[in-house]
Amino acid sequence: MKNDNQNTMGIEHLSSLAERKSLGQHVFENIKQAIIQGDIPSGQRLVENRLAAKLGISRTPIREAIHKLEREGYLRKRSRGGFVVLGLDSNDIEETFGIRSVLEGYAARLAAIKHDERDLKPLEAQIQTFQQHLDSGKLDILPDINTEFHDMLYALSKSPRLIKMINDLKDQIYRFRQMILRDAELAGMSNEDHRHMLEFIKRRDAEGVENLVREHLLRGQAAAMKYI
Amino acid sequence: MKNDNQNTMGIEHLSSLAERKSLGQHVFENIKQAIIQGDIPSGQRLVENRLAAKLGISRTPIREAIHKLEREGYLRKRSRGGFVVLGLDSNDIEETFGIRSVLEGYAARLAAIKHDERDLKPLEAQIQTFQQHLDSGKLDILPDINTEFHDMLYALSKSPRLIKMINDLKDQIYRFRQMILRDAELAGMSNEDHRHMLEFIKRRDAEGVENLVREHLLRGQAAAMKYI
DNA sequence: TTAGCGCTTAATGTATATAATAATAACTAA
DNA sequence: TTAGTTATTATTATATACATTAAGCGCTAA
Repeated sequence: MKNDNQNTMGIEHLSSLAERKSLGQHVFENIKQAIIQGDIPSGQRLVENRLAAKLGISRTPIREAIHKLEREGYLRKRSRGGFVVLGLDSNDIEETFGIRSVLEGYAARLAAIKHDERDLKPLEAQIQTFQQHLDSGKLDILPDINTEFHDMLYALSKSPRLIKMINDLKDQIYRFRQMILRDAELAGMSNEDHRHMLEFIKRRDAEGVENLVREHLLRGQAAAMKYI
Repeated sequence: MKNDNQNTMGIEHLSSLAERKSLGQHVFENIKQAIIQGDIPSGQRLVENRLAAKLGISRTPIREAIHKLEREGYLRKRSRGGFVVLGLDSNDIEETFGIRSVLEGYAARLAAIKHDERDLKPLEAQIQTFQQHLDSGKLDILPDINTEFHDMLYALSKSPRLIKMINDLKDQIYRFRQMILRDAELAGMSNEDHRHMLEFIKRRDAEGVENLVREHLLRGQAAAMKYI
């Protein structure tokens, strides 16, 4: 009996590593990523046959992927056959930012209410890291640190659906993220905001942090809209 | 040339009526509806083969439907093969209501800001209709009138993505709607709230209506949680 | 007994063949 | 010429055949 433990020791996380994706899933994730990152430009036409040929697989998994992407708002069926990658106009961006601001505000509110105190330390560390890189001029990785901070913050809300919705929206406008945190001035302001957020959360001031996050995001929105 | 008009007169809306759904789409919508309305109970196992046999079609459209439903959170793949219909525990309900409250509050906020004055009349009519049915004891159709009111209200926000998100969440907890607007007392309170919402919107008081809608929904949440 | 191995089977995943569809091009008759 | 009709073609939709996978069962050997 005690051998059982030895036999499987360290194996369970290996099997999770395996987690074989089906071709369809793989294609889905890849195309989605390519659209989000702008590698496939909006307006691009996608045809099952050609994708299948290009990837060297049959049409079946391609269909699967394309249909899911359609339902998720990345593609639209075209009257004349094929699908097109949807672009975002300024309305879409504004709309998405607005929705994000209320959802993320709410997530912060929940975080203020539900968090466990010892979970705040990593957030502080993240703020410091951000500041260090800002001071030393490494601006290119600031967005990633920024994103991580927000992710950690929202995780405290313990509301997986909410988090998923926020992430979906983020993906949608990822194409414009460079516009937002580009210059150091704005970035610095952003970190100030983060400090304040953490303060509010420590004090469990739900109302305060919700408002702050909303404003924080709407400033991001304003920054993005300038460029469009 | 004038014949052209005659030839197509009254046809264009017919063709929209046609709007041929593919089998896959059809199956998708049907299963989704069946899950939402509780006709397929949570925990039910769904297997491609059997569904295909039962519906007398091939597995291909079934697969399509099932995969979409999985991505939308209605089904989950089961380790042992097949998919199961997911149920909602009290956490899910609470979470969903919370998210709805902020989204619908935001929709009302936008409505207050963006609406055109002449679009408010149907809302007033809807409130009156509600009251009439309430007075005459026809409680069974109140939920539908209620839903229509909210739909009309949110349409004023002119934010299609927001509206879609709200509707998706509504679908998710549709199974519990009977619990919510069941007794007349709560229903009456609800209509009072609607009157006040409309007042705020007329005055373009975005802050006020957002808070009211949030509270309004959270009362609905409280009512639902009692039964679970 | 019981651990371990391989067979069976039920299910999904993938490829391919066939059908249906809708747009365009080409052609014919007034 | 031009309206109307048919043929062509490109593409998606559906069916079916085949491959793969993983769980369960029973056998065998220690």
